[in-house]
Amino acid sequence: MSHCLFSVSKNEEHSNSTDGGGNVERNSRHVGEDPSTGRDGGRGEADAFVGHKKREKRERRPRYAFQTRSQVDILDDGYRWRKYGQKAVKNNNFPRSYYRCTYQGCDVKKQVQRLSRDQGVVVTTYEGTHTHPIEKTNDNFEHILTQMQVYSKLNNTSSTFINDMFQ
DNA sequence: CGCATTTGACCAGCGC
DNA sequence: GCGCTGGTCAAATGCG
Repeated sequence: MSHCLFSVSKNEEHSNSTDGGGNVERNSRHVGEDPSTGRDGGRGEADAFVGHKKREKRERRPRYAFQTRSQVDILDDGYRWRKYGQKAVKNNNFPRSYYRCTYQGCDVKKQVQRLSRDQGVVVTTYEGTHTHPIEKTNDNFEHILTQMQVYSKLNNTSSTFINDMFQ
């Protein structure tokens, strides 16, 4: 583990892969037989009568992506994460995991993706900011940050979001 | 018993 | 206009 930092280029979307296909995810299978329940569809819970406007399509939530070298996808950053989905992306032969903060009111989402090229490298993307203190003080977390390298920053003009995180 | 995790399916947005 | 990908939800199951 000597190589802690990596110099990531912007080749996040390149790889070969091409074609796409290949998978059989789309199996028909009888779906819900009772539409009246409004099941599936994910966000159908609100039905069409709610005055909601689709929850602001343009989420302005800050998104931070880091690349960490870890053998496990689950990095304990001190918060409790609940896995809510897993999907395989084309660019990566490995499936991407989606995690969400279990804290009520904390809509922070985290997505973990492993590089098909370097399975030793894990890309963790944090979306949103925690609105609650850390449950457990993970001293190791600080160590992780040392290995963590921000290679892509979307939204937010802050220079060091990490500073904000520790603040 | 409670919580966390897993799997499948559907939807939505975007590209061509 | 259709196809594809990515993303999220929902329910069920297992484990502590």
